[in-house]
Amino acid sequence: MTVTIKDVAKKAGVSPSTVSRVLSNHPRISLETSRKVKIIMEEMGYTPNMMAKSLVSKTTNSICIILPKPAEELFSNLFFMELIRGIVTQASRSGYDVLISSGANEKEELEAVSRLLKGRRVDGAILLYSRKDDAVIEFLETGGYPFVLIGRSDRYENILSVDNDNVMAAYDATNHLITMGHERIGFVSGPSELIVSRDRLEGYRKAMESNGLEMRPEWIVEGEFLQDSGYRAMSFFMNLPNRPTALVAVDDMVSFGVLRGLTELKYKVPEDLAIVSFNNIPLSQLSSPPISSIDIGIYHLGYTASQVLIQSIKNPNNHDGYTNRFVIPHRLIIRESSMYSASKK
Amino acid sequence: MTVTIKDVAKKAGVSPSTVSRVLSNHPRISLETSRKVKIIMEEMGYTPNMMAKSLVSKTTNSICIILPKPAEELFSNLFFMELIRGIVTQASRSGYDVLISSGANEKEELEAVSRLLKGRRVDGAILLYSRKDDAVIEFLETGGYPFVLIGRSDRYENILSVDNDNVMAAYDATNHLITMGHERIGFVSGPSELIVSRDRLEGYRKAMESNGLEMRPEWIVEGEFLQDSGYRAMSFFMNLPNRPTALVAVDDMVSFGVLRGLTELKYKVPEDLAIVSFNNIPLSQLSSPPISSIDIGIYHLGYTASQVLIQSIKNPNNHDGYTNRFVIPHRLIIRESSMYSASKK
DNA sequence: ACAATTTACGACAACGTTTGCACTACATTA
DNA sequence: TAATGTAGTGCAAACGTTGTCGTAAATTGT
Repeated sequence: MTVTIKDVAKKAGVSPSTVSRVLSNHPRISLETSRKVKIIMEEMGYTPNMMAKSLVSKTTNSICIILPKPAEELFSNLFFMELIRGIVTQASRSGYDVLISSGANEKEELEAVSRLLKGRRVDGAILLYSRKDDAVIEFLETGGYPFVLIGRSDRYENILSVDNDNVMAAYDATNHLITMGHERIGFVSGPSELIVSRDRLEGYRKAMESNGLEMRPEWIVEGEFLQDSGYRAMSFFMNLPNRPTALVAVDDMVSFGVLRGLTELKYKVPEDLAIVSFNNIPLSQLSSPPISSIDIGIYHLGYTASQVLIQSIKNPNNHDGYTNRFVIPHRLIIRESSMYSASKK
Repeated sequence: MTVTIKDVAKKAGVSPSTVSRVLSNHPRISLETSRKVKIIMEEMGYTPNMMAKSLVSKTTNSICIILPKPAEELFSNLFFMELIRGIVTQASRSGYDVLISSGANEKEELEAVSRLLKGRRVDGAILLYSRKDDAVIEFLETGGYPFVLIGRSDRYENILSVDNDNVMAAYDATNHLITMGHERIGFVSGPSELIVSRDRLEGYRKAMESNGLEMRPEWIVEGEFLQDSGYRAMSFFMNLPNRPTALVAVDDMVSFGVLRGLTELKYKVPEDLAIVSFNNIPLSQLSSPPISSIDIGIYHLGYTASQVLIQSIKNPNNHDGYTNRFVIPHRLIIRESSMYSASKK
């Protein structure tokens, strides 16, 4: 029922090839025919069939976002929404469609990626986060598929990636607290298999060390990027005999959990515990008190990732050599949760 | 380079058709050949080419989500993340991929939809929200494309839609405040071209009326689903000579704005102004005080929409007649922001 | 034991594009 | 004038599937 290139051709009294060439602005088509055909296309309401196009061109003009394993949980983090927004916006501007994919477990995830890339449903992929060891990266890398990683991998050196300098960011966050006079500073980390967790932990360590501050093992707890982890970490910290006066949390959601707990126990923020965390999701400024956060430019991260990916799809062998890794700048946003000068005892 | 059905066929010593039939578990294939072919497929790492498949089957096993016009803003609302999560989860379970699409303006939006549906890149669409008059709905309806609306349309009666009973929800919210002893109740609405705004306003009206309470025009203000609107509404209300003691806000984000303003002015919630709003986004329980909200089951809304759409794609003429409209139940979550019995003066 | 049916498979034509090649008019050049 | 070039178009073969139809061989019924 739908009108095809042949229908247009017939009505215009030309061959299908000509219509196709009109469509792609082939130089060797006379202005006259071009105009005529275009009018007929308009009249008949012709829309190119993407499937047929893709079949022959071996390209789909779409990319996919691979969400990490426990997508359900992670989805609840506004972080991903921002990222997706950046990706979709840029991709849309470049004429690409965006497909969202996730699997219940790593095996399913790999299957999905394989189906999408090998099955030529998409031209490339954007990976969010990265574990130390990632089967999906392995697959994409050995398959030679275009992809970019949001985050970084320490196994593969030459893959395209867009990331923050998380070590430096954590250094800055910690240093800010130190500047405010804090000496006993705790750290709530994310899953240790995530590189971002380890990078931020390292930045915290560096800042503590270079300021000659003591680092107690019990001041570092590992959790998830979720509220609950913050809640638990909070109750752990507050029961410590020599508890921290400030803490750095790996994600704003964690801070919210901490905040909730402290409020329940009638503690004051930042007087009883100062907080700085990461990502600066829109809600950070809405909590009470608003929490200080490292703005890592999430939207920008997504936008750039999409740009880099599409660029690499269009120009696969443009391996500049220099620029495989794109670093998005971060910025410390100081809010009430850390605006209290601890008195040095 | 990639291995096709023909390569497998050649290696297995059978015809391409046979391989295809093995793939689709055709009954008339001997167990022996089936096994042999399957082994070879595995060996050669065969993955079906979705484009070719789609071309002949005229079906893509994917759906798209059409985000409303000002996607940028709306994206910042956790609401959409929840919705997308529900959609992606269900679609993924049904073996469908999800494509996200949005346009900068209504024209672009329509172009995108047309390209996706007419170009056969997706099998159906999920529309979020609905304006009173919607060109996209018009297009989908007249084109006979499968789609479901999250929200409702008052122009088209017989389209598939998944929605809450927003009138009833607003009635419940308002009634809750009345039960708490409030008599002067304000309402912060959303854009009046959104049906959801009007439905909720109507519910508010009904509740006020059936309780014989006065409704002043200045107690109803129109804004966006954004914090700022709440902030502005708040300062408007609080400067009224005969100001409301409670208010119903059309979205939690609006409440946050109200809250922020009240806090700045040292007003107490709920003592000076009680608040109830809609959507119950995860943050509602994190603000201080936590705000009472109507949980509309956002995830469920998305999940159901996907289910209904895919069902209608697979079975286009299963027009039950009864069940075009799916209503997701709502639930009033009472939190601190409304837990104060106003003394009847 | 012979027709009738069933089983298991192959040939081939779609699906709607793109694209290399060939062909026809002319126009240009030597 | 003949050779060469070029602009504009058509033909036909791909791209990787699916599905209809046909047909041997195997099975069944009588």
